[in-house]
Amino acid sequence: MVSERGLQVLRAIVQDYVETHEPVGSRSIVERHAFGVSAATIRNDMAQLEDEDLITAPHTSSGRVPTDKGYRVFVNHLAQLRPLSGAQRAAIESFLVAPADLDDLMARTVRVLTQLTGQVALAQYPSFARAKITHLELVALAPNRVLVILVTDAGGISQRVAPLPIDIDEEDIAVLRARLSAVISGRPVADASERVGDLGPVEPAGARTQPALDVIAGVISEELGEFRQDRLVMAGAATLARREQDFRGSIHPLLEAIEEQVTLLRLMSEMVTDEHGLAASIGTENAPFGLGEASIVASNYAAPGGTARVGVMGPTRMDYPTNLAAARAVARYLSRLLEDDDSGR
Amino acid sequence: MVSERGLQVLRAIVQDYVETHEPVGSRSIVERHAFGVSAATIRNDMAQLEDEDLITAPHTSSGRVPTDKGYRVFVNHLAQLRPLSGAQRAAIESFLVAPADLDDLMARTVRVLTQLTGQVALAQYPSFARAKITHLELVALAPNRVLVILVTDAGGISQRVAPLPIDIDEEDIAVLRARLSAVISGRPVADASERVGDLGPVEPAGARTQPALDVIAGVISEELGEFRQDRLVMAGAATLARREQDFRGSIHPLLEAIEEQVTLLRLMSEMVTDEHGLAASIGTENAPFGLGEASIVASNYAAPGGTARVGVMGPTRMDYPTNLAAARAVARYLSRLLEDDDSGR
DNA sequence: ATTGGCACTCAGCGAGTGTGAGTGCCAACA
DNA sequence: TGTTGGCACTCACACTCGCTGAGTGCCAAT
Repeated sequence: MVSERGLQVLRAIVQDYVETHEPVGSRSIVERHAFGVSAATIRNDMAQLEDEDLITAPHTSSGRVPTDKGYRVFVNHLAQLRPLSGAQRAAIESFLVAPADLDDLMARTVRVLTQLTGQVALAQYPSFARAKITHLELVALAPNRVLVILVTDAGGISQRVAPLPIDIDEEDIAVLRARLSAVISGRPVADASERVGDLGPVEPAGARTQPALDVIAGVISEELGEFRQDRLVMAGAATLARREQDFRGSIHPLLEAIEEQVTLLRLMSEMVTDEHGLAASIGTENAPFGLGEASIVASNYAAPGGTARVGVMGPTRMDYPTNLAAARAVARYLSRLLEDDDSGR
Repeated sequence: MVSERGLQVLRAIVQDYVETHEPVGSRSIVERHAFGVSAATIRNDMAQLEDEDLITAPHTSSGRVPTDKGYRVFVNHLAQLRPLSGAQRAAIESFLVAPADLDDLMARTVRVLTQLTGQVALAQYPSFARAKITHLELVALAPNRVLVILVTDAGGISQRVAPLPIDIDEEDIAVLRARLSAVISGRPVADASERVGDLGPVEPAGARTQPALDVIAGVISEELGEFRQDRLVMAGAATLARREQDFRGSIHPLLEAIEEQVTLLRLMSEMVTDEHGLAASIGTENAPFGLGEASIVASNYAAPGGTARVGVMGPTRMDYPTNLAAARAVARYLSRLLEDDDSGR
């Protein structure tokens, strides 16, 4: 078992190691922290921590480094979020004020978060899966081409061109619009695609436009599919270049993941949050995703369509208290913004 | 002056250096290339090349490395494009077939190009600056919110929500739509914004909706601004991780540029193409942009709105013949695709 | 349980050395 | 005049070796 003081020693080791990037020795601990005991005592505690696999020595007779398990204990039991400075809060506010639209808001969010933490910032888009379709609009671009626009109550807008097999006129469009609109308006995104697929044969009067209807229904399905798909925005990839050595020499897996998106999306989705809506996935916990050298911390935020997450990715040896606090602060601000003002987006 | 054989020696040096990543000596040249002269003769030629600042020796008594000027001469006078293999042509074809829309097409373009070259791929979007507005659509989302949609003949579609200071009904919208549409339909994007700005006071009948009109006109201006702004897509940032040492140890400037976009956009725009529509910007030529260690090669492609460029960015020590050929092949395919089929996008 | 003392370990550093690839120069040659 | 073999010279790189110091583990004393 690890004593109470042992845990404090672990905390000291994590803090010092994150700060100095060098293995931490018993001597430097008693110098930097007021434990009131001698180095030898600390050494005994460290031996216990090593038995519990919470710290490890890179080589005999060097200082200790936290293991992934050690970071986990630190995050779960020892870390207290470092509150943001006033300047930082002001930065968030000024960055996120008056976004032009949802895309703009998300882009600014990750930018401010990467600026606050110096890490790669990630943000899930609010999910539109539970949002409802409020509008369907068809715009004739040419006799045989129609622009199909969908709008959700959560602010999601999607548009796509449908090339038609036949020519139709404004009157036909009005009919089709009415018919389709009746079927999907007010429906949640998740339901709507079934409805669209189920479109029965039309009454004789509309038989001529049936092929066009089929194509448009197909396009709508695709658009709905995009709504259901979660999306991710990122910023700060360049910060990784400064941390090459933190990742056993190669930041390739990280850059891959950033480019792929889908991996990070899954990872973000699968993280489990604590009671405060905060989550951390540390080092080898990410190994299944090829990111065994990285950690991700995230915070839930509330959006009209449900909760989504915003966070940062960085080396296992990251500053968890700061990053968690930054993610939480940004998430809170984001929640407020999306809730207060569901107007423009 | 550099002799004819001297130039061939330069070519050999560039080729070997790109392949081996090691300074090349006179001895290895006579071994790998059939010059039919002795190493001593090559050495004399190399001395001349060094006088002309086309090659340089990292340290006394090591092999030679091309200077940026040497690469420039190589690209301008010595390089012949390496034709793509059948498999590579097939890859381009299968990658780019049946894109869903312009975004999809551009995304696939950069993906195939990064796959062919192993470098970071860049592609400018076709410019919409000279495209003409074909449609303006207003969709009522709520009494005080209107979705403003613009469509150009080059396939560009833009949409944005305008929050209105007053409530309006469908009839008002029809009036506004007609009025705005009359002003900008058929106009080139570049002209249209002036027109919108010039909207005189309305006849008494429409005075009530004037505030709404002003807001919508403002939103349209913003959308037009976005059309005029060139855009860029990229892929393959992860490939940089493998090349860390090619960039004097830090790929940070590259990642920065990739994230900024605007720098690369300017760089791409300012490159001068040769008579075949190919361009290369080498090493220190990019120094003003903070990319003095990188080279960019690009090829023009023809799009409805004018020509744009597609290319790759990599270390100065890149395989120019292959990369130029790949950029050209993709550009040609892209031109054909955009010209044949200006339908869906 | 804590502490000072002590022997031990080992990464990192700097100095010294050897090796070999490669050069520049020169005299001889076609 | 251009080409060639020979030769002395240079210097990055790799390797060894010994030293140093931070840090450990263990133990006997408190």
